[in-house]
Amino acid sequence: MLRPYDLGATQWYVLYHLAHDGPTMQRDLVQTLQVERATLSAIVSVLVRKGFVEQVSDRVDQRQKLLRMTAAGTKLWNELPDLAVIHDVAFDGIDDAAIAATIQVLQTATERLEKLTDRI
Amino acid sequence: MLRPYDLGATQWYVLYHLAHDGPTMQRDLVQTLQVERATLSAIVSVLVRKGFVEQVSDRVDQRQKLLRMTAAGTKLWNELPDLAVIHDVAFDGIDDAAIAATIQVLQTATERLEKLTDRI
DNA sequence: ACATTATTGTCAGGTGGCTAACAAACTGAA
DNA sequence: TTCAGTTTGTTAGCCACCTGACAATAATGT
Repeated sequence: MLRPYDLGATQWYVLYHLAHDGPTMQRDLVQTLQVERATLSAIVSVLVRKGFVEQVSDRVDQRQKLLRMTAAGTKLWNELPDLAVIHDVAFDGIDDAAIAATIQVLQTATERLEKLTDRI
Repeated sequence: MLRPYDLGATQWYVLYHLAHDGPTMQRDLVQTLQVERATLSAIVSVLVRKGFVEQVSDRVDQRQKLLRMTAAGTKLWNELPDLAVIHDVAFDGIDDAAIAATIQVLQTATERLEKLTDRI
């Protein structure tokens, strides 16, 4: 669905957050997207190159950069299709209890594995 | 766990299959690993470069290549730690019914999404 | 027999992850 | 005040995934 717009999934996700939450510090997006600093750096640089996002250095703390959608970015965002259909196709009509169980199992497993890798 | 051996996850997985099922046609591994031809080609070339795997052209069908572990590959394989602990850490003690539900939900969702992308 | 089609592997180029190492900027304690 | 430590972003280099295009080789149909 994003291919006609030459957008990758994570690029879309950055735009999504900027569209919904407004301008955001790059370092906060690292937490939100659960991605490494370096990874986000690369993704943002692509969006900047394409002209959809601006990086503005903070006045007080010159290390931090504020990410803001450009006019072109907003225009693109409004043209994009609604990706919610993906979620619908995947999960519509599936038993709620089964979905709850799935979330629980995956969350538990993830937490355990994170603890394991912390120890290593 | 694999880092000390300079092995990526998929590289390990290829060795795993060669160790358990013996020499295998590259094109069959594509099915097993559920990965694109081009992706496997790259991974195999890394293993060949490292000297753990050999690629032998088939006598009858010269397009096909048989993958076989080298002596160095077998030696490495025997030194590798058992990765089953990962599965254990993640899922031990979790309710069997919950795990069954999880598998069911994810399988259904995956099938539906595959059908969707087939149509697109 | 020959042309078309299908299969297999590779190459090129892109996305998106990671770690390690670095520079610049800020913070805080001696 | 200065200097060590922390935070933030970038760069470089790797792995693993993808698509699209290509070459070589089989297989098939006329």
